[in-house]
Amino acid sequence: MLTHERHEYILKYLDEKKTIKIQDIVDSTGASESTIRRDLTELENMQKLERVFGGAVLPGRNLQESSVADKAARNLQEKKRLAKFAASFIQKGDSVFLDAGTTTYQMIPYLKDKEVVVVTNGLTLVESLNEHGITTYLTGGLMKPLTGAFVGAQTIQSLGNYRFDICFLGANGFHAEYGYTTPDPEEAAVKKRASTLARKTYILADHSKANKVSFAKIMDLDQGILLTDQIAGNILEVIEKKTNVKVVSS
Amino acid sequence: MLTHERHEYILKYLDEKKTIKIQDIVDSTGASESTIRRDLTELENMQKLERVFGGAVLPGRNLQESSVADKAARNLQEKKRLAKFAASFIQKGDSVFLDAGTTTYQMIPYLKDKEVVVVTNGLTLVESLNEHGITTYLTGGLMKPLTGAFVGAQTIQSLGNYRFDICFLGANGFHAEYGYTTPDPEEAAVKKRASTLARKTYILADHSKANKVSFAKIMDLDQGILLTDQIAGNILEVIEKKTNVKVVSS
DNA sequence: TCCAAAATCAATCATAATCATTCATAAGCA
DNA sequence: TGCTTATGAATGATTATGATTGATTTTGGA
Repeated sequence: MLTHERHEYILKYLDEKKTIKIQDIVDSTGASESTIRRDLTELENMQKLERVFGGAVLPGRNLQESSVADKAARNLQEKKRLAKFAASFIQKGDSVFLDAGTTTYQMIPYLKDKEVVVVTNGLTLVESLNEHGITTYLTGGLMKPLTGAFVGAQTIQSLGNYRFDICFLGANGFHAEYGYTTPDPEEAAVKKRASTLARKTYILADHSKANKVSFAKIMDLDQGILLTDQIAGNILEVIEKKTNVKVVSS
Repeated sequence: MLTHERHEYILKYLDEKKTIKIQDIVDSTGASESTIRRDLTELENMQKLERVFGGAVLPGRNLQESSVADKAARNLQEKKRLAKFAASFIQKGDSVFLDAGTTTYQMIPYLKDKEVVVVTNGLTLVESLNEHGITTYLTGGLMKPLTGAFVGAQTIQSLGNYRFDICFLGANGFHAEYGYTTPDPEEAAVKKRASTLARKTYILADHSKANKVSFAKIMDLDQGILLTDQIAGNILEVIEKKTNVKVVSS
Protein backbone atom coordinates (compact mmCIF):
# COMPACT_ATOMS: atom_id res chain seq x y z
CA MET A 1 0.00 0.00 0.00
CA LEU A 2 1.38 3.37 -1.01
CA THR A 3 2.10 6.04 1.53
CA HIS A 4 -0.31 8.31 -0.24
CA GLU A 5 -3.02 5.66 -0.20
CA ARG A 6 -2.66 5.22 3.54
CA HIS A 7 -2.94 8.96 4.06
CA GLU A 8 -6.11 9.06 1.98
CA TYR A 9 -7.54 6.15 3.90
CA ILE A 10 -6.81 7.77 7.26
CA LEU A 11 -8.32 11.09 6.29
CA LYS A 12 -11.41 9.55 4.76
CA TYR A 13 -11.98 7.38 7.80
CA LEU A 14 -11.46 10.37 10.06
CA ASP A 15 -13.88 12.46 8.10
CA GLU A 16 -16.58 9.88 8.67
CA LYS A 17 -15.92 8.79 12.22
CA LYS A 18 -14.24 11.91 13.64
CA THR A 19 -11.78 9.74 15.51
CA ILE A 20 -9.37 6.93 14.69
CA LYS A 21 -7.20 4.47 16.63
CA ILE A 22 -3.69 3.59 15.60
CA GLN A 23 -4.27 -0.12 16.13
CA ASP A 24 -7.25 -0.06 13.80
CA ILE A 25 -5.17 1.52 11.06
CA VAL A 26 -2.45 -1.05 11.58
CA ASP A 27 -4.97 -3.86 11.27
CA SER A 28 -6.71 -2.53 8.19
CA THR A 29 -3.67 -1.36 6.23
CA GLY A 30 -1.19 -4.06 7.19
CA ALA A 31 1.52 -1.47 7.70
CA SER A 32 3.57 -1.45 10.87
CA GLU A 33 2.84 0.70 13.87
CA SER A 34 5.95 2.79 13.22
CA THR A 35 4.79 3.62 9.74
CA ILE A 36 1.34 4.62 10.87
CA ARG A 37 2.85 6.82 13.55
CA ARG A 38 4.93 8.54 10.93
CA ASP A 39 1.83 9.00 8.79
CA LEU A 40 -0.03 10.62 11.64
CA THR A 41 2.87 12.89 12.53
CA GLU A 42 3.07 14.04 8.94
CA LEU A 43 -0.67 14.62 8.62
CA GLU A 44 -0.60 16.54 11.86
CA ASN A 45 2.09 18.84 10.53
CA MET A 46 -0.20 19.52 7.58
CA GLN A 47 -2.92 20.32 10.13
CA LYS A 48 -5.17 17.66 8.62
CA LEU A 49 -5.66 16.03 11.99
CA GLU A 50 -4.72 16.27 15.63
CA ARG A 51 -2.90 13.49 17.38
CA VAL A 52 -4.21 12.23 20.68
CA PHE A 53 -2.96 9.42 22.85
CA GLY A 54 -3.78 6.20 21.02
CA GLY A 55 -4.89 7.73 17.76
CA ALA A 56 -6.03 10.96 16.15
CA VAL A 57 -9.05 13.21 15.82
CA LEU A 58 -10.22 15.88 13.44
CA PRO A 59 -8.69 19.24 14.26
CA GLY A 60 -11.00 21.11 16.64
CA ARG A 61 -13.09 23.66 14.83
CA ASN A 62 -12.91 25.73 17.94
CA LEU A 63 -9.16 25.53 18.17
CA GLN A 64 -8.91 28.13 20.86
CA GLU A 65 -10.79 25.94 23.24
CA SER A 66 -9.84 22.43 22.36
CA SER A 67 -6.13 22.32 21.86
CA VAL A 68 -5.05 25.23 24.04
CA ALA A 69 -7.22 24.14 26.93
CA ASP A 70 -5.87 20.65 26.49
CA LYS A 71 -2.34 21.84 26.80
CA ALA A 72 -3.16 24.04 29.75
CA ALA A 73 -4.53 21.09 31.68
CA ARG A 74 -1.53 18.92 31.02
CA ASN A 75 1.10 18.91 33.75
CA LEU A 76 -0.71 21.73 35.46
CA GLN A 77 1.05 21.17 38.76
CA GLU A 78 4.50 21.20 37.21
CA LYS A 79 3.65 24.34 35.29
CA LYS A 80 2.57 26.04 38.47
CA ARG A 81 5.81 25.10 40.20
CA LEU A 82 7.89 26.39 37.34
CA ALA A 83 5.79 29.54 37.18
CA LYS A 84 6.17 30.23 40.87
CA PHE A 85 9.90 29.70 40.57
CA ALA A 86 10.09 32.12 37.66
CA ALA A 87 8.12 34.76 39.51
CA SER A 88 10.63 34.65 42.35
CA PHE A 89 13.14 36.45 40.14
CA ILE A 90 10.95 39.53 39.90
CA GLN A 91 11.87 42.56 42.02
CA LYS A 92 9.31 44.93 43.45
CA GLY A 93 8.36 47.60 40.98
CA ASP A 94 9.81 45.83 37.94
CA SER A 95 8.46 46.37 34.48
CA VAL A 96 7.72 42.90 33.18
CA PHE A 97 7.11 41.37 29.77
CA LEU A 98 4.98 38.25 29.95
CA ASP A 99 4.84 36.08 26.86
CA ALA A 100 1.63 34.40 25.76
CA GLY A 101 1.50 30.81 26.94
CA THR A 102 0.13 28.39 29.45
CA THR A 103 3.14 28.40 31.74
CA THR A 104 3.50 32.18 31.87
CA TYR A 105 -0.23 32.29 32.55
CA GLN A 106 0.38 30.44 35.78
CA MET A 107 2.77 33.16 36.93
CA ILE A 108 0.01 35.72 37.33
CA PRO A 109 -1.04 34.94 40.91
CA TYR A 110 2.55 35.43 42.05
CA LEU A 111 2.81 38.94 40.60
CA LYS A 112 0.16 40.29 42.89
CA ASP A 113 2.32 41.73 45.63
CA LYS A 114 5.20 42.81 43.44
CA GLU A 115 3.73 46.14 42.31
CA VAL A 116 4.76 45.42 38.77
CA VAL A 117 3.68 46.82 35.44
CA VAL A 118 3.12 44.08 32.89
CA VAL A 119 3.18 44.12 29.11
CA THR A 120 1.89 41.00 27.40
CA ASN A 121 1.07 39.71 23.92
CA GLY A 122 -1.25 37.05 25.29
CA LEU A 123 -4.98 37.56 24.90
CA THR A 124 -5.91 35.06 27.56
CA LEU A 125 -3.54 36.63 30.06
CA VAL A 126 -5.09 40.08 30.04
CA GLU A 127 -8.30 39.28 31.81
CA SER A 128 -6.60 37.26 34.50
CA LEU A 129 -4.05 40.03 35.05
CA ASN A 130 -6.82 42.56 35.42
CA GLU A 131 -8.68 40.38 37.88
CA HIS A 132 -5.55 40.32 39.98
CA GLY A 133 -5.39 44.09 39.88
CA ILE A 134 -2.14 44.24 37.93
CA THR A 135 -1.52 47.19 35.64
CA THR A 136 -1.30 45.63 32.22
CA TYR A 137 -0.62 46.74 28.69
CA LEU A 138 -1.53 44.45 25.82
CA THR A 139 0.57 44.76 22.69
CA GLY A 140 -2.30 44.22 20.30
CA GLY A 141 -1.84 43.35 16.65
CA LEU A 142 -3.01 40.34 14.70
CA MET A 143 -4.10 37.40 16.80
CA LYS A 144 -3.06 33.80 16.23
CA PRO A 145 -6.23 31.81 16.92
CA LEU A 146 -4.34 28.73 18.02
CA THR A 147 -2.35 30.31 20.79
CA GLY A 148 -4.13 33.59 21.45
CA ALA A 149 -0.83 35.37 20.89
CA PHE A 150 -0.58 38.69 19.08
CA VAL A 151 1.96 38.92 16.27
CA GLY A 152 2.93 41.00 13.30
CA ALA A 153 4.39 44.42 12.59
CA GLN A 154 1.85 46.13 14.82
CA THR A 155 2.85 43.98 17.76
CA ILE A 156 6.56 44.50 17.18
CA GLN A 157 6.05 48.22 16.93
CA SER A 158 4.01 48.37 20.13
CA LEU A 159 6.81 46.70 22.01
CA GLY A 160 9.20 49.48 21.00
CA ASN A 161 7.36 51.82 23.34
CA TYR A 162 8.58 49.96 26.37
CA ARG A 163 11.71 48.81 28.16
CA PHE A 164 11.56 45.86 30.52
CA ASP A 165 13.45 45.06 33.65
CA ILE A 166 12.61 41.45 33.16
CA CYS A 167 11.16 39.33 30.38
CA PHE A 168 9.61 35.85 30.55
CA LEU A 169 9.28 33.77 27.41
CA GLY A 170 7.93 30.35 26.61
CA ALA A 171 9.63 28.04 24.10
CA ASN A 172 8.85 24.68 22.54
CA GLY A 173 12.42 23.51 22.51
CA PHE A 174 15.92 24.32 23.60
CA HIS A 175 18.99 22.87 21.99
CA ALA A 176 22.70 23.49 22.40
CA GLU A 177 23.23 24.23 18.72
CA TYR A 178 19.86 25.57 17.55
CA GLY A 179 19.01 27.62 20.62
CA TYR A 180 15.42 28.33 21.66
CA THR A 181 12.77 27.49 19.09
CA THR A 182 9.00 27.64 18.64
CA PRO A 183 6.70 26.52 15.80
CA ASP A 184 5.50 29.92 14.59
CA PRO A 185 8.02 32.34 13.02
CA GLU A 186 5.85 35.36 13.76
CA GLU A 187 5.58 34.48 17.41
CA ALA A 188 9.30 33.86 17.46
CA ALA A 189 9.90 37.36 16.15
CA VAL A 190 7.79 38.88 18.89
CA LYS A 191 9.58 36.90 21.56
CA LYS A 192 12.95 37.95 20.23
CA ARG A 193 11.95 41.59 20.08
CA ALA A 194 10.69 41.52 23.66
CA SER A 195 13.92 39.95 24.75
CA THR A 196 16.09 42.64 23.18
CA LEU A 197 14.08 45.27 25.03
CA ALA A 198 14.68 43.64 28.40
CA ARG A 199 17.59 43.84 30.77
CA LYS A 200 17.14 40.18 31.66
CA THR A 201 15.38 37.40 29.80
CA TYR A 202 14.18 34.14 31.31
CA ILE A 203 12.91 31.24 29.24
CA LEU A 204 10.43 28.86 30.83
CA ALA A 205 10.68 25.35 29.40
CA ASP A 206 10.24 22.12 31.27
CA HIS A 207 12.43 19.06 30.77
CA SER A 208 10.27 17.69 27.95
CA LYS A 209 11.57 20.55 25.79
CA ALA A 210 15.19 19.53 26.23
CA ASN A 211 17.07 18.94 22.97
CA LYS A 212 13.88 19.59 20.99
CA VAL A 213 14.07 21.76 17.90
CA SER A 214 11.03 23.51 16.47
CA PHE A 215 10.70 25.36 13.18
CA ALA A 216 11.39 28.98 14.13
CA LYS A 217 14.37 30.14 16.10
CA ILE A 218 13.81 32.66 18.85
CA MET A 219 17.42 33.23 19.81
CA ASP A 220 20.62 31.52 20.90
CA LEU A 221 20.89 29.85 24.27
CA ASP A 222 23.27 32.48 25.63
CA GLN A 223 20.70 35.24 25.08
CA GLY A 224 18.64 34.19 28.05
CA ILE A 225 18.49 32.30 31.31
CA LEU A 226 16.78 28.93 31.11
CA LEU A 227 14.32 27.98 33.81
CA THR A 228 13.41 24.31 33.87
CA ASP A 229 12.33 21.60 36.26
CA GLN A 230 14.73 18.73 35.83
CA ILE A 231 17.06 17.60 33.14
CA ALA A 232 19.10 14.53 32.32
CA GLY A 233 22.69 14.92 33.49
CA ASN A 234 24.59 14.76 30.22
CA ILE A 235 22.19 17.09 28.41
CA LEU A 236 22.43 19.57 31.23
CA GLU A 237 26.19 19.72 30.88
CA VAL A 238 26.04 20.58 27.20
CA ILE A 239 23.34 23.18 27.69
CA GLU A 240 25.05 24.71 30.67
CA LYS A 241 28.11 25.51 28.63
CA LYS A 242 25.99 27.79 26.48
CA THR A 243 23.53 29.31 28.90
CA ASN A 244 22.72 30.01 32.48
CA VAL A 245 20.34 27.33 33.73
CA LYS A 246 18.29 27.45 36.88
CA VAL A 247 16.40 24.35 38.01
CA VAL A 248 13.34 24.32 40.24
CA SER A 249 14.20 22.73 43.56
CA SER A 250 11.79 19.84 44.00
CA MET B 1 -12.16 3.78 23.85
CA LEU B 2 -9.75 6.65 23.47
CA THR B 3 -9.23 9.12 26.28
CA HIS B 4 -10.23 11.84 23.92
CA GLU B 5 -13.43 10.02 23.02
CA ARG B 6 -14.43 9.73 26.66
CA HIS B 7 -13.84 13.44 27.13
CA GLU B 8 -16.01 14.22 24.15
CA TYR B 9 -18.70 11.89 25.43
CA ILE B 10 -18.71 13.49 28.86
CA LEU B 11 -18.87 17.01 27.50
CA LYS B 12 -21.58 16.20 25.02
CA TYR B 13 -23.64 14.46 27.66
CA LEU B 14 -23.13 17.39 30.01
CA ASP B 15 -24.13 19.87 27.38
CA GLU B 16 -27.46 18.09 26.98
CA LYS B 17 -28.29 17.11 30.51
CA LYS B 18 -26.39 19.79 32.44
CA THR B 19 -25.33 17.21 34.99
CA ILE B 20 -23.60 13.85 35.01
CA LYS B 21 -22.93 11.04 37.50
CA ILE B 22 -19.62 9.22 37.68
CA GLN B 23 -21.28 5.81 37.93
CA ASP B 24 -23.24 6.48 34.76
CA ILE B 25 -20.05 7.29 32.88
CA VAL B 26 -18.39 4.17 34.23
CA ASP B 27 -21.30 2.05 33.04
CA SER B 28 -21.58 3.58 29.60
CA THR B 29 -17.87 3.80 28.78
CA GLY B 30 -16.64 0.64 30.44
CA ALA B 31 -13.67 2.49 31.92
CA SER B 32 -12.83 2.23 35.57
CA GLU B 33 -13.92 4.70 38.20
CA SER B 34 -10.35 5.90 38.65
CA THR B 35 -10.08 6.73 35.00
CA ILE B 36 -13.31 8.65 34.93
CA ARG B 37 -12.23 10.60 38.00
CA ARG B 38 -9.05 11.54 36.24
CA ASP B 39 -11.04 12.58 33.19
CA LEU B 40 -13.22 14.84 35.28
CA THR B 41 -10.24 16.38 37.06
CA GLU B 42 -8.62 17.16 33.75
CA LEU B 43 -11.77 18.62 32.23
CA GLU B 44 -12.20 20.72 35.34
CA ASN B 45 -8.70 22.11 34.85
CA MET B 46 -9.80 23.10 31.38
CA GLN B 47 -12.79 24.81 32.94
CA LYS B 48 -15.10 22.69 30.83
CA LEU B 49 -17.01 21.48 33.85
CA GLU B 50 -17.22 21.73 37.60
CA ARG B 51 -16.87 18.72 39.82
CA VAL B 52 -19.49 18.04 42.44
CA PHE B 53 -19.85 15.16 44.84
CA GLY B 54 -20.75 12.13 42.77
CA GLY B 55 -20.32 13.68 39.36
CA ALA B 56 -19.99 16.98 37.55
CA VAL B 57 -22.04 19.92 36.29
CA LEU B 58 -21.65 22.62 33.70
CA PRO B 59 -19.38 25.41 34.97
CA GLY B 60 -21.21 28.30 36.59
CA ARG B 61 -20.61 31.61 34.94
CA ASN B 62 -18.36 33.83 36.97
CA LEU B 63 -19.38 37.23 38.29
CA GLN B 64 -17.44 39.26 35.78
CA GLU B 65 -19.22 37.59 32.95
CA SER B 66 -22.65 37.71 34.45
CA SER B 67 -22.65 41.44 35.09
CA VAL B 68 -21.43 42.18 31.59
CA ALA B 69 -23.85 39.62 30.23
CA ASP B 70 -26.62 41.32 32.18
CA LYS B 71 -25.87 44.56 30.47
CA ALA B 72 -25.66 42.85 27.15
CA ALA B 73 -28.97 41.12 27.75
CA ARG B 74 -30.71 44.39 28.38
CA ASN B 75 -32.48 45.45 25.24
CA LEU B 76 -30.68 42.67 23.42
CA GLN B 77 -33.23 42.50 20.67
CA GLU B 78 -33.09 46.22 20.06
CA LYS B 79 -29.32 46.13 20.02
CA LYS B 80 -29.33 43.35 17.50
CA ARG B 81 -31.68 45.25 15.24
CA LEU B 82 -29.56 48.36 15.44
CA ALA B 83 -26.40 46.32 14.89
CA LYS B 84 -27.80 44.62 11.81
CA PHE B 85 -28.88 47.98 10.48
CA ALA B 86 -25.41 49.41 11.05
CA ALA B 87 -23.74 46.47 9.33
CA SER B 88 -25.82 47.10 6.23
CA PHE B 89 -23.72 50.20 5.51
CA ILE B 90 -20.57 48.12 5.08
CA GLN B 91 -19.30 47.47 1.55
CA LYS B 92 -17.51 44.28 0.57
CA GLY B 93 -13.81 44.53 1.29
CA ASP B 94 -14.07 47.54 3.57
CA SER B 95 -11.57 48.19 6.32
CA VAL B 96 -13.65 48.61 9.43
CA PHE B 97 -13.07 50.08 12.88
CA LEU B 98 -15.30 48.51 15.50
CA ASP B 99 -15.53 50.27 18.83
CA ALA B 100 -15.67 48.32 22.08
CA GLY B 101 -19.22 47.93 23.33
CA THR B 102 -22.22 45.67 23.55
CA THR B 103 -24.00 47.06 20.50
CA THR B 104 -21.01 46.90 18.19
CA TYR B 105 -20.47 43.38 19.51
CA GLN B 106 -23.78 42.38 18.00
CA MET B 107 -22.60 43.50 14.58
CA ILE B 108 -20.08 40.68 14.29
CA PRO B 109 -22.33 37.99 12.82
CA TYR B 110 -23.25 40.34 9.99
CA LEU B 111 -19.65 40.95 8.97
CA LYS B 112 -19.09 37.36 8.00
CA ASP B 113 -19.72 37.56 4.29
CA LYS B 114 -18.37 41.06 3.75
CA GLU B 115 -14.71 40.07 3.46
CA VAL B 116 -13.73 42.91 5.74
CA VAL B 117 -10.62 43.60 7.77
CA VAL B 118 -11.51 44.76 11.26
CA VAL B 119 -9.57 46.81 13.77
CA THR B 120 -11.04 46.99 17.24
CA ASN B 121 -10.17 48.27 20.70
CA GLY B 122 -12.59 45.87 22.37
CA LEU B 123 -11.14 42.88 24.17
CA THR B 124 -14.39 40.93 24.20
CA LEU B 125 -14.86 41.42 20.49
CA VAL B 126 -11.62 39.77 19.41
CA GLU B 127 -12.51 36.21 20.24
CA SER B 128 -15.91 36.43 18.68
CA LEU B 129 -14.43 37.99 15.54
CA ASN B 130 -11.92 35.20 15.30
CA GLU B 131 -14.58 32.56 15.71
CA HIS B 132 -16.38 34.08 12.78
CA GLY B 133 -13.20 33.87 10.75
CA ILE B 134 -12.79 37.62 10.35
CA THR B 135 -9.29 39.05 10.01
CA THR B 136 -8.91 41.22 13.07
CA TYR B 137 -6.35 43.55 14.54
CA LEU B 138 -6.58 44.60 18.16
CA THR B 139 -5.20 48.00 19.06
CA GLY B 140 -3.84 46.91 22.42
CA GLY B 141 -2.85 49.35 25.13
CA LEU B 142 -4.12 49.72 28.66
CA MET B 143 -7.39 47.98 29.34
CA LYS B 144 -10.37 49.48 31.15
CA PRO B 145 -11.60 46.56 33.26
CA LEU B 146 -15.25 47.61 33.26
CA THR B 147 -15.73 47.92 29.55
CA GLY B 148 -12.90 45.81 28.18
CA ALA B 149 -11.84 48.74 26.03
CA PHE B 150 -8.25 49.61 25.35
CA VAL B 151 -7.17 53.20 25.88
CA GLY B 152 -4.12 55.37 26.30
CA ALA B 153 -1.24 56.64 24.22
CA GLN B 154 -0.39 53.14 23.07
CA THR B 155 -3.88 52.63 21.70
CA ILE B 156 -3.95 56.00 19.97
CA GLN B 157 -0.60 55.33 18.40
CA SER B 158 -1.66 51.89 17.17
CA LEU B 159 -4.59 53.41 15.39
CA GLY B 160 -2.27 55.66 13.42
CA ASN B 161 -1.10 52.62 11.47
CA TYR B 162 -4.48 52.23 9.82
CA ARG B 163 -7.02 54.02 7.68
CA PHE B 164 -10.64 52.96 7.73
CA ASP B 165 -13.31 52.97 5.10
CA ILE B 166 -15.90 52.90 7.80
CA CYS B 167 -15.94 53.39 11.57
CA PHE B 168 -18.58 52.34 14.09
CA LEU B 169 -18.65 53.96 17.53
CA GLY B 170 -20.78 53.60 20.61
CA ALA B 171 -21.82 56.59 22.71
CA ASN B 172 -23.66 57.13 25.98
CA GLY B 173 -25.36 60.29 24.89
CA PHE B 174 -26.01 62.57 21.96
CA HIS B 175 -27.10 66.16 22.30
CA ALA B 176 -27.59 69.02 19.84
CA GLU B 177 -25.23 71.33 21.68
CA TYR B 178 -22.76 69.01 23.43
CA GLY B 179 -22.40 66.42 20.69
CA TYR B 180 -21.58 62.77 21.34
CA THR B 181 -20.40 61.99 24.87
CA THR B 182 -19.23 59.03 26.94
CA PRO B 183 -18.22 58.70 30.62
CA ASP B 184 -14.53 57.99 30.17
CA PRO B 185 -12.26 60.70 28.68
CA GLU B 186 -9.66 58.17 27.61
CA GLU B 187 -12.19 56.09 25.75
CA ALA B 188 -13.54 59.25 24.20
CA ALA B 189 -10.06 60.09 22.90
CA VAL B 190 -9.75 56.70 21.25
CA LYS B 191 -13.15 57.01 19.62
CA LYS B 192 -12.32 60.44 18.31
CA ARG B 193 -9.00 59.27 16.95
CA ALA B 194 -10.60 56.33 15.17
CA SER B 195 -13.15 58.64 13.66
CA THR B 196 -10.57 61.01 12.20
CA LEU B 197 -8.88 58.06 10.50
CA ALA B 198 -12.08 56.94 8.81
CA ARG B 199 -13.76 58.12 5.67
CA LYS B 200 -17.15 57.64 7.26
CA THR B 201 -18.14 57.45 10.91
CA TYR B 202 -21.38 55.97 12.25
CA ILE B 203 -22.47 56.31 15.86
CA LEU B 204 -24.72 53.62 17.30
CA ALA B 205 -26.98 54.98 20.05
CA ASP B 206 -30.53 53.96 20.75
CA HIS B 207 -33.31 56.39 21.68
CA SER B 208 -32.51 56.19 25.40
CA LYS B 209 -29.30 58.14 24.69
CA ALA B 210 -31.18 61.06 23.15
CA ASN B 211 -30.44 64.42 24.73
CA LYS B 212 -28.19 62.73 27.30
CA VAL B 213 -24.85 64.31 28.13
CA SER B 214 -22.00 62.34 29.64
CA PHE B 215 -18.68 63.61 31.04
CA ALA B 216 -16.34 63.28 28.10
CA LYS B 217 -17.01 64.62 24.65
CA ILE B 218 -16.18 62.44 21.69
CA MET B 219 -16.98 64.94 18.96
CA ASP B 220 -19.64 67.22 17.58
CA LEU B 221 -22.80 65.83 16.04
CA ASP B 222 -21.82 66.82 12.52
CA GLN B 223 -18.69 64.68 12.65
CA GLY B 224 -20.63 61.46 12.21
CA ILE B 225 -23.84 59.81 11.12
CA LEU B 226 -26.15 58.82 13.94
CA LEU B 227 -27.80 55.42 13.83
CA THR B 228 -30.69 55.02 16.24
CA ASP B 229 -33.95 53.16 16.59
CA GLN B 230 -36.64 55.72 17.23
CA ILE B 231 -36.72 59.25 18.50
CA ALA B 232 -39.28 61.67 19.79
CA GLY B 233 -40.35 64.02 17.04
CA ASN B 234 -39.27 67.39 18.37
CA ILE B 235 -35.86 66.13 19.53
CA LEU B 236 -35.27 64.54 16.18
CA GLU B 237 -35.81 67.84 14.44
CA VAL B 238 -33.19 69.60 16.54
CA ILE B 239 -30.67 66.82 16.14
CA GLU B 240 -31.29 66.51 12.44
CA LYS B 241 -30.26 70.08 11.90
CA LYS B 242 -26.78 69.19 13.13
CA THR B 243 -26.21 65.68 11.88
CA ASN B 244 -27.27 63.03 9.47
CA VAL B 245 -29.61 60.62 11.26
CA LYS B 246 -30.65 57.20 10.08
CA VAL B 247 -33.38 55.38 11.93
CA VAL B 248 -33.93 51.64 11.94
CA SER B 249 -37.14 50.78 10.16
CA SER B 250 -39.21 48.87 12.67
C1' DT C 1 -29.59 16.71 66.86
C1' DC C 2 -26.23 12.88 66.61
C1' DC C 3 -24.20 8.65 64.97
C1' DA C 4 -23.15 4.95 61.93
C1' DA C 5 -23.43 3.00 57.37
C1' DA C 6 -22.85 3.89 52.66
C1' DA C 7 -21.07 6.35 49.04
C1' DT C 8 -17.59 9.03 47.20
C1' DC C 9 -13.15 10.83 47.35
C1' DA C 10 -7.78 11.62 46.69
C1' DA C 11 -3.53 9.26 46.68
C1' DT C 12 -0.64 5.56 45.60
C1' DC C 13 1.03 1.61 43.22
C1' DA C 14 1.91 -1.79 39.69
C1' DT C 15 0.71 -2.92 35.17
C1' DA C 16 -0.34 -2.23 30.48
C1' DA C 17 -0.60 0.59 26.48
C1' DT C 18 1.36 3.96 23.79
C1' DC C 19 5.03 6.89 22.64
C1' DA C 20 9.54 8.89 20.36
C1' DT C 21 13.90 7.49 18.95
C1' DT C 22 17.27 4.78 16.90
C1' DC C 23 19.10 1.53 13.83
C1' DA C 24 19.35 -1.74 10.16
C1' DT C 25 17.23 -3.19 6.08
C1' DA C 26 14.52 -2.83 1.83
C1' DA C 27 12.77 -0.29 -2.00
C1' DG C 28 12.92 3.29 -5.43
C1' DC C 29 15.62 6.13 -8.57
C1' DA C 30 19.49 8.41 -11.17
C1' DT D 1 26.60 1.33 -8.56
C1' DG D 2 25.60 5.14 -5.19
C1' DC D 3 22.08 7.93 -3.13
C1' DT D 4 17.79 8.98 -1.07
C1' DT D 5 13.56 7.60 0.97
C1' DA D 6 10.42 4.40 3.18
C1' DT D 7 9.87 0.76 6.28
C1' DG D 8 9.81 -2.39 10.37
C1' DA D 9 11.70 -3.95 14.59
C1' DA D 10 13.76 -2.97 19.03
C1' DT D 11 14.72 0.12 22.89
C1' DG D 12 13.68 2.66 26.81
C1' DA D 13 10.72 6.56 28.19
C1' DT D 14 6.24 8.38 28.85
C1' DT D 15 1.43 8.10 29.62
C1' DA D 16 -2.95 5.88 30.71
C1' DT D 17 -5.21 2.63 33.40
C1' DG D 18 -7.36 -0.22 37.16
C1' DA D 19 -7.16 -1.88 41.80
C1' DT D 20 -6.36 -0.79 46.53
C1' DT D 21 -5.98 1.99 50.55
C1' DG D 22 -7.63 4.98 54.00
C1' DA D 23 -9.79 9.60 54.37
C1' DT D 24 -13.82 12.49 53.56
C1' DT D 25 -18.57 13.48 52.61
C1' DT D 26 -23.30 12.35 52.34
C1' DT D 27 -27.27 9.91 53.81
C1' DG D 28 -30.78 8.22 56.70
C1' DG D 29 -32.48 6.49 60.88
C1' DA D 30 -32.63 6.92 66.05
